[in-house]
Amino acid sequence: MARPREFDLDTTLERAMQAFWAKGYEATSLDDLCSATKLGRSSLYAAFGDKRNLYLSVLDRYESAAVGRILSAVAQSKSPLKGIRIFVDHIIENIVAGPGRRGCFIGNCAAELARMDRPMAARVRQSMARVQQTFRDVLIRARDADELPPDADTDALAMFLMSGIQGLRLVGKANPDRDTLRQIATVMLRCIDR
Amino acid sequence: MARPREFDLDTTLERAMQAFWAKGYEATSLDDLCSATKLGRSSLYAAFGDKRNLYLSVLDRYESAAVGRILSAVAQSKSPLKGIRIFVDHIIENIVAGPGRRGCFIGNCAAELARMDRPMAARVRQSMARVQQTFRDVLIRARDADELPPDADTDALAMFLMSGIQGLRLVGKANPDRDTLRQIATVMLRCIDR
DNA sequence: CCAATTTTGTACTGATTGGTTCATAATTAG
DNA sequence: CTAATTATGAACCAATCAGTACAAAATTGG
Repeated sequence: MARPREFDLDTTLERAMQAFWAKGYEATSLDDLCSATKLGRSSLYAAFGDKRNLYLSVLDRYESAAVGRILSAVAQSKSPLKGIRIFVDHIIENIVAGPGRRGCFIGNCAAELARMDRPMAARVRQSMARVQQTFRDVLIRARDADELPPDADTDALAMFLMSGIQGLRLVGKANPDRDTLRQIATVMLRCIDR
Repeated sequence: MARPREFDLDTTLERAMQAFWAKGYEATSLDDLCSATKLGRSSLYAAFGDKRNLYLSVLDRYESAAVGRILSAVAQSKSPLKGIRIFVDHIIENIVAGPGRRGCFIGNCAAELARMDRPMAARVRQSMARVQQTFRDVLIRARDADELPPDADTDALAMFLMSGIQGLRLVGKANPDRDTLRQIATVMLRCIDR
Protein backbone atom coordinates (compact mmCIF):
# COMPACT_ATOMS: atom_id res chain seq x y z
CA MET A 1 0.00 0.00 0.00
CA ALA A 2 1.03 3.54 -0.62
CA ARG A 3 -0.37 7.01 -1.03
CA PRO A 4 -4.14 6.85 -1.45
CA ARG A 5 -6.15 8.69 -4.06
CA GLU A 6 -7.14 12.16 -2.94
CA PHE A 7 -10.32 12.44 -5.00
CA ASP A 8 -13.62 10.58 -5.32
CA LEU A 9 -14.14 8.68 -8.57
CA ASP A 10 -17.86 9.35 -8.80
CA THR A 11 -17.76 13.08 -8.18
CA THR A 12 -14.96 13.28 -10.74
CA LEU A 13 -17.14 11.46 -13.27
CA GLU A 14 -19.98 13.84 -12.48
CA ARG A 15 -17.74 16.84 -13.09
CA ALA A 16 -16.32 15.38 -16.26
CA MET A 17 -19.87 14.76 -17.44
CA GLN A 18 -20.78 18.39 -16.91
CA ALA A 19 -17.77 19.42 -18.98
CA PHE A 20 -18.50 17.00 -21.84
CA TRP A 21 -22.18 17.80 -21.70
CA ALA A 22 -21.59 21.52 -21.96
CA LYS A 23 -19.24 21.45 -24.94
CA GLY A 24 -19.38 18.02 -26.57
CA TYR A 25 -16.59 15.50 -26.94
CA GLU A 26 -14.19 17.11 -29.41
CA ALA A 27 -14.58 20.63 -28.15
CA THR A 28 -13.80 19.66 -24.57
CA SER A 29 -10.05 19.82 -24.18
CA LEU A 30 -8.00 18.03 -21.59
CA ASP A 31 -7.43 21.41 -19.97
CA ASP A 32 -11.19 21.84 -19.72
CA LEU A 33 -11.48 18.42 -18.11
CA CYS A 34 -8.66 19.14 -15.68
CA SER A 35 -10.18 22.38 -14.47
CA ALA A 36 -13.68 20.85 -14.32
CA THR A 37 -12.51 17.87 -12.29
CA LYS A 38 -9.89 19.86 -10.38
CA LEU A 39 -7.38 17.16 -11.21
CA GLY A 40 -4.10 17.04 -13.05
CA ARG A 41 -3.67 15.20 -16.31
CA SER A 42 -1.70 12.41 -14.66
CA SER A 43 -4.42 11.65 -12.12
CA LEU A 44 -7.08 11.66 -14.79
CA TYR A 45 -5.11 9.33 -17.00
CA ALA A 46 -4.18 7.00 -14.15
CA ALA A 47 -7.79 6.69 -13.05
CA PHE A 48 -9.70 6.58 -16.34
CA GLY A 49 -7.27 6.14 -19.20
CA ASP A 50 -7.43 8.49 -22.15
CA LYS A 51 -10.08 11.06 -23.06
CA ARG A 52 -12.22 8.63 -25.03
CA ASN A 53 -12.21 6.13 -22.18
CA LEU A 54 -13.22 8.78 -19.69
CA TYR A 55 -16.06 9.73 -21.99
CA LEU A 56 -17.21 6.11 -22.07
CA SER A 57 -17.19 5.96 -18.28
CA VAL A 58 -19.25 9.13 -18.18
CA LEU A 59 -21.68 7.60 -20.67
CA ASP A 60 -22.12 4.58 -18.38
CA ARG A 61 -22.95 6.84 -15.50
CA TYR A 62 -25.38 8.93 -17.53
CA GLU A 63 -27.19 5.87 -18.88
CA SER A 64 -27.89 4.58 -15.38
CA ALA A 65 -29.05 7.99 -14.22
CA ALA A 66 -31.34 8.34 -17.23
CA VAL A 67 -33.00 5.00 -16.56
CA GLY A 68 -33.31 6.00 -12.93
CA ARG A 69 -35.11 9.21 -13.84
CA ILE A 70 -37.68 7.30 -15.89
CA LEU A 71 -38.33 4.79 -13.12
CA SER A 72 -38.50 7.51 -10.50
CA ALA A 73 -41.07 9.49 -12.47
CA VAL A 74 -43.16 6.36 -12.90
CA ALA A 75 -42.81 5.41 -9.25
CA GLN A 76 -44.00 8.76 -7.98
CA SER A 77 -47.16 8.74 -10.09
CA LYS A 78 -50.54 7.05 -9.92
CA SER A 79 -50.26 4.97 -13.09
CA PRO A 80 -47.52 3.83 -15.51
CA LEU A 81 -48.83 5.97 -18.35
CA LYS A 82 -49.17 9.00 -16.14
CA GLY A 83 -45.57 8.36 -15.10
CA ILE A 84 -44.37 8.61 -18.68
CA ARG A 85 -46.29 11.83 -19.11
CA ILE A 86 -44.64 13.23 -16.00
CA PHE A 87 -41.24 12.13 -17.24
CA VAL A 88 -41.74 13.96 -20.51
CA ASP A 89 -42.92 17.05 -18.63
CA HIS A 90 -39.75 16.93 -16.56
CA ILE A 91 -37.66 16.75 -19.69
CA ILE A 92 -39.38 19.78 -21.16
CA GLU A 93 -38.98 21.79 -17.98
CA ASN A 94 -35.35 20.76 -17.90
CA ILE A 95 -34.81 21.93 -21.46
CA VAL A 96 -36.52 25.25 -20.82
CA ALA A 97 -34.99 26.01 -17.42
CA GLY A 98 -31.72 24.14 -17.76
CA PRO A 99 -28.32 25.81 -18.10
CA GLY A 100 -28.92 25.67 -21.79
CA ARG A 101 -29.19 23.62 -24.90
CA ARG A 102 -27.19 20.64 -23.69
CA GLY A 103 -29.57 18.02 -25.04
CA CYS A 104 -29.44 14.36 -24.13
CA PHE A 105 -25.95 13.09 -23.45
CA ILE A 106 -26.67 9.86 -25.31
CA GLY A 107 -28.18 11.72 -28.24
CA ASN A 108 -25.22 14.09 -28.32
CA CYS A 109 -22.88 11.15 -28.42
CA ALA A 110 -24.84 9.60 -31.26
CA ALA A 111 -24.84 12.84 -33.20
CA GLU A 112 -21.18 13.64 -32.75
CA LEU A 113 -19.39 10.32 -32.61
CA ALA A 114 -21.51 7.52 -34.08
CA ARG A 115 -20.43 8.45 -37.60
CA MET A 116 -16.69 8.10 -37.29
CA ASP A 117 -16.40 5.77 -34.32
CA ARG A 118 -18.15 2.46 -34.86
CA PRO A 119 -17.52 1.03 -31.38
CA MET A 120 -18.97 4.23 -29.97
CA ALA A 121 -22.02 3.80 -32.21
CA ALA A 122 -22.49 0.32 -30.79
CA ARG A 123 -22.17 1.72 -27.30
CA VAL A 124 -24.83 4.34 -28.02
CA ARG A 125 -27.08 1.70 -29.52
CA GLN A 126 -26.80 -0.21 -26.25
CA SER A 127 -27.73 2.87 -24.21
CA MET A 128 -30.70 3.59 -26.43
CA ALA A 129 -31.79 -0.04 -26.16
CA ARG A 130 -31.63 0.13 -22.38
CA VAL A 131 -33.80 3.25 -22.26
CA GLN A 132 -36.17 1.65 -24.71
CA GLN A 133 -36.44 -1.52 -22.61
CA THR A 134 -37.21 0.60 -19.59
CA PHE A 135 -40.05 2.25 -21.48
CA ARG A 136 -41.24 -1.13 -22.69
CA ASP A 137 -41.43 -2.51 -19.17
CA VAL A 138 -43.46 0.49 -18.10
CA LEU A 139 -45.74 0.12 -21.12
CA ILE A 140 -46.29 -3.54 -20.36
CA ARG A 141 -47.34 -2.58 -16.89
CA ALA A 142 -49.67 -0.01 -18.41
CA ARG A 143 -51.16 -2.66 -20.65
CA ASP A 144 -51.61 -5.00 -17.72
CA ALA A 145 -53.42 -2.16 -15.93
CA ASP A 146 -55.74 -1.76 -18.95
CA GLU A 147 -54.30 1.64 -19.77
CA LEU A 148 -53.38 0.29 -23.19
CA PRO A 149 -55.34 -2.01 -25.48
CA PRO A 150 -54.41 -5.69 -25.10
CA ASP A 151 -52.93 -5.82 -28.61
CA ALA A 152 -50.71 -2.76 -28.13
CA ASP A 153 -47.23 -3.33 -29.57
CA THR A 154 -45.21 -2.33 -26.53
CA ASP A 155 -41.89 -2.83 -28.30
CA ALA A 156 -42.79 -0.53 -31.17
CA LEU A 157 -44.31 2.01 -28.80
CA ALA A 158 -41.18 1.96 -26.63
CA MET A 159 -38.90 2.50 -29.62
CA PHE A 160 -41.13 5.31 -30.78
CA LEU A 161 -41.03 6.95 -27.36
CA MET A 162 -37.26 6.75 -27.18
CA SER A 163 -36.89 8.14 -30.69
CA GLY A 164 -39.53 10.79 -30.14
CA ILE A 165 -37.84 12.05 -27.00
CA GLN A 166 -34.51 12.21 -28.82
CA GLY A 167 -36.22 14.38 -31.42
CA LEU A 168 -37.81 16.54 -28.76
CA ARG A 169 -34.50 17.15 -27.03
CA LEU A 170 -32.71 17.86 -30.28
CA VAL A 171 -35.34 20.38 -31.31
CA GLY A 172 -35.16 21.83 -27.81
CA LYS A 173 -31.50 22.53 -28.33
CA ALA A 174 -32.23 24.95 -31.13
CA ASN A 175 -35.58 26.11 -29.80
CA PRO A 176 -35.96 25.74 -26.03
CA ASP A 177 -39.50 27.08 -26.01
CA ARG A 178 -42.00 25.53 -23.62
CA ASP A 179 -45.09 25.94 -25.81
CA THR A 180 -43.44 24.47 -28.87
CA LEU A 181 -42.09 21.47 -27.00
CA ARG A 182 -45.39 20.87 -25.21
CA GLN A 183 -47.30 20.82 -28.47
CA ILE A 184 -44.87 18.27 -29.87
CA ALA A 185 -45.09 16.18 -26.72
CA THR A 186 -48.87 16.30 -26.72
CA VAL A 187 -49.11 14.82 -30.19
CA MET A 188 -46.42 12.30 -29.30
CA LEU A 189 -48.15 11.08 -26.18
CA ARG A 190 -51.49 10.87 -27.95
CA CYS A 191 -49.94 8.03 -29.96
CA ILE A 192 -49.44 6.11 -26.77
CA ASP A 193 -52.41 7.19 -24.77
CA ARG A 194 -55.06 6.17 -27.19
CA MET B 1 -12.76 42.55 -65.64
CA ALA B 2 -9.96 40.13 -65.03
CA ARG B 3 -9.24 36.46 -64.54
CA PRO B 4 -12.50 34.57 -64.08
CA ARG B 5 -13.19 32.00 -61.40
CA GLU B 6 -12.19 28.51 -62.50
CA PHE B 7 -14.74 26.63 -60.39
CA ASP B 8 -18.49 26.52 -60.01
CA LEU B 9 -19.90 27.91 -56.77
CA ASP B 10 -22.70 25.40 -56.49
CA THR B 11 -20.67 22.27 -57.08
CA THR B 12 -18.15 23.58 -54.58
CA LEU B 13 -20.93 24.00 -52.03
CA GLU B 14 -22.11 20.48 -52.78
CA ARG B 15 -18.62 19.10 -52.21
CA ALA B 16 -18.15 21.11 -49.04
CA MET B 17 -21.48 19.81 -47.82
CA GLN B 18 -20.35 16.23 -48.35
CA ALA B 19 -17.24 16.93 -46.31
CA PHE B 20 -19.08 18.64 -43.45
CA TRP B 21 -21.81 16.03 -43.54
CA ALA B 22 -19.36 13.17 -43.28
CA LYS B 23 -17.35 14.47 -40.34
CA GLY B 24 -19.23 17.32 -38.69
CA TYR B 25 -18.18 20.95 -38.37
CA GLU B 26 -15.27 20.85 -35.91
CA ALA B 27 -13.76 17.63 -37.18
CA THR B 28 -13.67 18.85 -40.77
CA SER B 29 -10.39 20.69 -41.23
CA LEU B 30 -9.65 23.29 -43.85
CA ASP B 31 -7.38 20.72 -45.46
CA ASP B 32 -10.34 18.35 -45.66
CA LEU B 33 -12.41 21.09 -47.26
CA CYS B 34 -9.66 21.94 -49.73
CA SER B 35 -9.28 18.37 -50.92
CA ALA B 36 -13.04 17.83 -51.03
CA THR B 37 -13.64 20.96 -53.07
CA LYS B 38 -10.37 20.64 -54.99
CA LEU B 39 -9.67 24.26 -54.21
CA GLY B 40 -6.90 26.09 -52.42
CA ARG B 41 -7.46 27.92 -49.16
CA SER B 42 -7.29 31.30 -50.86
CA SER B 43 -10.03 30.48 -53.34
CA LEU B 44 -12.23 29.11 -50.61
CA TYR B 45 -11.75 32.17 -48.43
CA ALA B 46 -12.23 34.59 -51.29
CA ALA B 47 -15.47 32.95 -52.35
CA PHE B 48 -17.12 32.07 -49.04
CA GLY B 49 -15.23 33.75 -46.20
CA ASP B 50 -14.12 31.69 -43.24
CA LYS B 51 -15.02 28.12 -42.31
CA ARG B 52 -18.09 29.08 -40.33
CA ASN B 53 -19.41 31.19 -43.17
CA LEU B 54 -18.91 28.38 -45.65
CA TYR B 55 -20.82 26.12 -43.31
CA LEU B 56 -23.68 28.60 -43.22
CA SER B 57 -23.78 28.72 -47.01
CA VAL B 58 -23.89 24.93 -47.07
CA LEU B 59 -26.73 24.99 -44.57
CA ASP B 60 -28.70 27.32 -46.84
CA ARG B 61 -28.26 24.94 -49.72
CA TYR B 62 -29.21 21.92 -47.67
CA GLU B 63 -32.33 23.58 -46.30
CA SER B 64 -33.64 24.31 -49.78
CA ALA B 65 -32.86 20.80 -50.93
CA ALA B 66 -34.61 19.32 -47.91
CA VAL B 67 -37.77 21.31 -48.54
CA GLY B 68 -37.53 20.27 -52.19
CA ARG B 69 -37.39 16.60 -51.27
CA ILE B 70 -40.56 16.90 -49.21
CA LEU B 71 -42.45 18.69 -51.96
CA SER B 72 -41.19 16.29 -54.59
CA ALA B 73 -42.34 13.26 -52.60
CA VAL B 74 -45.74 14.85 -52.16
CA ALA B 75 -45.95 15.84 -55.82
CA GLN B 76 -45.26 12.34 -57.09
CA SER B 77 -47.94 10.73 -54.94
CA LYS B 78 -51.70 10.42 -55.08
CA SER B 79 -52.52 12.33 -51.91
CA PRO B 80 -50.75 14.73 -49.49
CA LEU B 81 -50.72 12.23 -46.65
CA LYS B 82 -49.43 9.46 -48.88
CA GLY B 83 -46.71 11.88 -49.94
CA ILE B 84 -45.55 12.30 -46.37
CA ARG B 85 -45.48 8.56 -45.93
CA ILE B 86 -43.38 8.21 -49.07
CA PHE B 87 -41.04 10.92 -47.85
CA VAL B 88 -40.49 9.10 -44.56
CA ASP B 89 -39.90 5.86 -46.44
CA HIS B 90 -37.28 7.60 -48.55
CA ILE B 91 -35.56 8.85 -45.43
CA ILE B 92 -35.44 5.37 -43.94
CA GLU B 93 -34.06 3.85 -47.14
CA ASN B 94 -31.51 6.61 -47.25
CA ILE B 95 -30.41 5.91 -43.69
CA VAL B 96 -30.14 2.19 -44.33
CA ALA B 97 -28.48 2.33 -47.73
CA GLY B 98 -26.64 5.62 -47.42
CA PRO B 99 -22.89 6.00 -47.09
CA GLY B 100 -23.44 5.83 -43.41
CA ARG B 101 -24.70 7.42 -40.28
CA ARG B 102 -24.56 10.98 -41.51
CA GLY B 103 -27.94 11.98 -40.11
CA CYS B 104 -29.76 15.17 -41.03
CA PHE B 105 -27.46 18.08 -41.75
CA ILE B 106 -29.75 20.45 -39.87
CA GLY B 107 -30.01 18.10 -36.92
CA ASN B 108 -26.26 17.63 -36.89
CA CYS B 109 -25.81 21.37 -36.80
CA ALA B 110 -28.26 21.66 -33.93
CA ALA B 111 -26.54 18.90 -32.01
CA GLU B 112 -23.00 20.14 -32.50
CA LEU B 113 -23.24 23.90 -32.65
CA ALA B 114 -26.48 25.19 -31.13
CA ARG B 115 -25.04 24.98 -27.63
CA MET B 116 -22.04 27.22 -27.99
CA ASP B 117 -23.05 29.35 -30.94
CA ARG B 118 -26.27 31.27 -30.39
CA PRO B 119 -26.50 32.80 -33.86
CA MET B 120 -26.08 29.31 -35.28
CA ALA B 121 -28.88 28.09 -33.02
CA ALA B 122 -31.11 30.81 -34.42
CA ARG B 123 -30.13 29.76 -37.93
CA VAL B 124 -31.03 26.15 -37.17
CA ARG B 125 -34.33 27.24 -35.65
CA GLN B 126 -35.09 29.00 -38.91
CA SER B 127 -34.31 25.89 -40.95
CA MET B 128 -36.46 23.74 -38.71
CA ALA B 129 -39.27 26.26 -38.97
CA ARG B 130 -39.08 26.19 -42.74
CA VAL B 131 -39.29 22.40 -42.86
CA GLN B 132 -42.13 22.55 -40.38
CA GLN B 133 -44.04 25.10 -42.46
CA THR B 134 -43.60 22.89 -45.49
CA PHE B 135 -45.15 20.01 -43.58
CA ARG B 136 -47.93 22.27 -42.34
CA ASP B 137 -48.83 23.33 -45.87
CA VAL B 138 -49.01 19.71 -46.93
CA LEU B 139 -51.12 18.84 -43.89
CA ILE B 140 -53.50 21.68 -44.63
CA ARG B 141 -53.92 20.30 -48.12
CA ALA B 142 -54.55 16.90 -46.57
CA ARG B 143 -57.22 18.39 -44.31
CA ASP B 144 -58.82 20.14 -47.25
CA ALA B 145 -58.90 16.78 -49.02
CA ASP B 146 -60.64 15.23 -45.99
CA GLU B 147 -57.62 13.08 -45.18
CA LEU B 148 -57.51 14.72 -41.77
CA PRO B 149 -60.39 15.66 -39.45
CA PRO B 150 -61.50 19.29 -39.82
CA ASP B 151 -60.30 20.16 -36.33
CA ALA B 152 -56.81 18.71 -36.82
CA ASP B 153 -54.13 21.01 -35.41
CA THR B 154 -51.90 21.20 -38.48
CA ASP B 155 -49.32 23.37 -36.74
CA ALA B 156 -48.86 20.95 -33.87
CA LEU B 157 -48.83 17.98 -36.23
CA ALA B 158 -46.22 19.64 -38.42
CA MET B 159 -43.97 20.38 -35.46
CA PHE B 160 -44.38 16.83 -34.28
CA LEU B 161 -43.48 15.48 -37.71
CA MET B 162 -40.35 17.60 -37.91
CA SER B 163 -39.29 16.62 -34.41
CA GLY B 164 -40.15 12.97 -34.93
CA ILE B 165 -38.09 12.78 -38.10
CA GLN B 166 -35.15 14.39 -36.30
CA GLY B 167 -35.45 11.65 -33.70
CA LEU B 168 -35.72 8.97 -36.35
CA ARG B 169 -32.60 10.17 -38.10
CA LEU B 170 -30.67 10.51 -34.88
CA VAL B 171 -31.58 6.98 -33.83
CA GLY B 172 -30.71 5.83 -37.34
CA LYS B 173 -27.21 7.15 -36.85
CA ALA B 174 -26.54 4.71 -34.06
CA ASN B 175 -28.81 1.98 -35.35
CA PRO B 176 -29.37 2.09 -39.12
CA ASP B 177 -31.69 -0.90 -39.10
CA ARG B 178 -34.65 -0.89 -41.48
CA ASP B 179 -37.05 -2.85 -39.27
CA THR B 180 -36.40 -0.71 -36.22
CA LEU B 181 -36.83 2.53 -38.10
CA ARG B 182 -39.95 1.30 -39.85
CA GLN B 183 -41.58 0.38 -36.57
CA ILE B 184 -40.83 3.83 -35.19
CA ALA B 185 -42.13 5.48 -38.34
CA THR B 186 -45.29 3.41 -38.31
CA VAL B 187 -46.23 4.57 -34.83
CA MET B 188 -45.27 8.11 -35.73
CA LEU B 189 -47.41 8.23 -38.85
CA ARG B 190 -50.34 6.67 -37.05
CA CYS B 191 -50.53 9.92 -35.05
CA ILE B 192 -51.15 11.79 -38.27
CA ASP B 193 -53.05 9.31 -40.29
CA ARG B 194 -55.89 8.80 -37.94
C1' DC C 1 0.86 43.48 -76.89
C1' DC C 2 0.41 45.73 -72.51
C1' DA C 3 -1.37 47.23 -68.11
C1' DA C 4 -4.71 46.24 -64.74
C1' DT C 5 -6.96 43.01 -62.00
C1' DT C 6 -8.13 38.85 -59.91
C1' DT C 7 -7.40 33.95 -58.90
C1' DT C 8 -4.59 30.53 -57.14
C1' DG C 9 -1.06 27.69 -54.66
C1' DT C 10 2.56 27.66 -51.26
C1' DA C 11 4.53 28.79 -47.23
C1' DC C 12 3.94 30.50 -42.94
C1' DT C 13 1.94 31.89 -38.25
C1' DG C 14 0.80 31.54 -33.50
C1' DA C 15 -2.24 28.92 -30.86
C1' DT C 16 -4.10 24.68 -29.25
C1' DT C 17 -4.58 19.83 -29.30
C1' DG C 18 -4.16 14.95 -26.78
C1' DG C 19 -0.83 12.53 -24.68
C1' DT C 20 3.74 11.56 -22.14
C1' DT C 21 7.66 12.12 -19.11
C1' DC C 22 9.71 12.84 -14.91
C1' DA C 23 10.98 14.77 -10.66
C1' DT C 24 8.69 15.61 -6.35
C1' DA C 25 5.43 14.95 -2.60
C1' DA C 26 2.82 11.92 0.17
C1' DT C 27 1.79 7.80 2.35
C1' DT C 28 2.27 3.08 4.13
C1' DA C 29 4.36 -1.38 5.80
C1' DG C 30 7.87 -3.06 8.35
C1' DC D 1 12.89 5.90 10.83
C1' DT D 2 13.47 3.83 6.34
C1' DA D 3 12.43 1.79 1.97
C1' DA D 4 8.98 1.00 -1.22
C1' DT D 5 5.17 2.56 -3.67
C1' DT D 6 1.96 5.59 -5.58
C1' DA D 7 -0.33 10.08 -6.66
C1' DT D 8 0.50 14.45 -8.33
C1' DG D 9 1.61 18.65 -11.06
C1' DA D 10 4.42 21.05 -14.27
C1' DA D 11 7.06 20.96 -18.17
C1' DC D 12 7.29 19.09 -22.54
C1' DC D 13 6.17 16.90 -27.34
C1' DA D 14 4.94 16.42 -32.01
C1' DA D 15 0.89 17.15 -34.66
C1' DT D 16 -2.77 19.78 -36.17
C1' DC D 17 -5.67 23.68 -36.29
C1' DA D 18 -7.87 28.06 -38.71
C1' DG D 19 -6.46 31.81 -40.86
C1' DT D 20 -3.07 35.02 -43.50
C1' DA D 21 0.52 36.89 -46.58
C1' DC D 22 2.40 37.04 -50.80
C1' DA D 23 4.28 36.10 -55.16
C1' DA D 24 3.28 33.94 -59.47
C1' DA D 25 -0.04 32.78 -63.01
C1' DA D 26 -3.94 33.81 -65.77
C1' DT D 27 -7.17 36.51 -68.03
C1' DT D 28 -9.39 40.71 -69.47
C1' DG D 29 -10.17 45.51 -71.76
C1' DG D 30 -7.95 48.62 -74.38
